[in-house]
Amino acid sequence: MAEENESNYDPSKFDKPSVTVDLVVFTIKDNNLYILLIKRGVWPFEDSYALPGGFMRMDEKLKQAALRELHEETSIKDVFLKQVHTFSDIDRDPRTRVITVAYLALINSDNVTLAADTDAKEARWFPVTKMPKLAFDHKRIIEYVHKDLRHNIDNYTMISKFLGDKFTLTQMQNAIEAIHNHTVDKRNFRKKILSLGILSELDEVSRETFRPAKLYSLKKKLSIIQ
Amino acid sequence: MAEENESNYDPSKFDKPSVTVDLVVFTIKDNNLYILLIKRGVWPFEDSYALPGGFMRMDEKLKQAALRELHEETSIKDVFLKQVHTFSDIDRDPRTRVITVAYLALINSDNVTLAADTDAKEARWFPVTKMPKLAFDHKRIIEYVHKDLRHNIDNYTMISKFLGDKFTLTQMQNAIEAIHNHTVDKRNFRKKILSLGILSELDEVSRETFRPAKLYSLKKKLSIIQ
DNA sequence: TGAATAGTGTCTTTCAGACAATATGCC
DNA sequence: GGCATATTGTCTGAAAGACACTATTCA
Repeated sequence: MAEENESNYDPSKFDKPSVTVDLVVFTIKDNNLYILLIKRGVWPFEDSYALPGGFMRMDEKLKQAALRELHEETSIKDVFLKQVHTFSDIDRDPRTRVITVAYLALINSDNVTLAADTDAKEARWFPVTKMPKLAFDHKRIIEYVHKDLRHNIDNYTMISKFLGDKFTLTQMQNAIEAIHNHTVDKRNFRKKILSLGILSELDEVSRETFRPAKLYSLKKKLSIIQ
Repeated sequence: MAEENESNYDPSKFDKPSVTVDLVVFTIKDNNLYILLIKRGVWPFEDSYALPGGFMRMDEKLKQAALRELHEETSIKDVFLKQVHTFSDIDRDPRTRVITVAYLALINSDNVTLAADTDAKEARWFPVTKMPKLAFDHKRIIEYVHKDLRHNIDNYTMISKFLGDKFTLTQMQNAIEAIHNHTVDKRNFRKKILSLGILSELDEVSRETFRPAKLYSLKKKLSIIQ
């Protein structure tokens, strides 16, 4: 690390950037992929949509800051988080020098009511295919994190963050297809998923469709990711 | 992003962490994978080895800071860099709150003389299998970045960062094997690499071995990775 | 001519992808 | 019984992996 030539270290010697976290929160509703955005009420970018996020405090780690900010702004808790990239363009924030650490977040929208008992500003889900104009460099951040999601979803261990603990194979396939924006053959999908050995067949069925479907859960193996 | 409730933004309102970059610089020598470490001369962790790195300045981006610090401490230039992860444990630095952005760096050791015309402290290559005791949380950072290297080397487009522009298939195979610490069958390796269509056969041979070997170069396609 | 390393081909197994009919539960 | 959707198997082509001998250059 740094400062190997100073025998007396003075932390005030260097200017420091502000450090924020920004969250790209994904969910799946009606077989489509959505991202959560907040409407800004103040300068800069007043009335623009932006990613939820905010400043890291001195008594918390980045991931804790991400969880706290998300909860403050949307009342969401218990979310899956994965750090993706740190953005540091010098003029990315007109107020002052700010670097931001971008997090990927996955939630099951069934379990969430946005802006319930909270002081959050307007929070809304937007389809990834229909993003509004965004504040700061948040368009770029979303593109970066969305790509990360597509590259990483194929180990399938994150899928329950979208679907909950129990899900049918059709629900799983629909989710994967929404994320990739691409359909696959049902028989091939099932053959591959089952051959991976990551699912447990449960003694329960889902009755959300005409013919009931078997429910599955993820085996309790640790994910490669995080 | 942050601070949506304040109509007058005051950047001094929040304490800020220091922000550093740390580099895990890999090279391959004698078919082994090495990491570059610097010996610390001052508190804290005096006389411990540590990763090269240092503070980001207000007039540069993180990647520029990484390039600058590496050049200052080791005289290395023209290095391949990839941001990997930002570490933010509260007590990871005994001096003050410091978050650090870890970079993966790959160099061809043939082109580098360490600590040449520079004011660098002692800089040495260590085999990844024989790391000394390290300052800060640098052991953890190395493990994280090393894993990232292993997961990403298999698109093969980074291999020339280790080997230079021209290399034989045997050199390439040895490098891949060193990174994975695992041998593969020579015929299968060649069949696969050539089938990828990423290499151009040159009209030159390497005479470093008894029987001269054909030289190859990477085709000028853009890498997936940065 | 022998030492050292470059270069090469076949067989088997596994995985990916195209493809359509049957089974079940509900109304 | 008809509707909606769950469930299932085969074939084919491509890629991965096991495996050993010949070719070339130099000393």
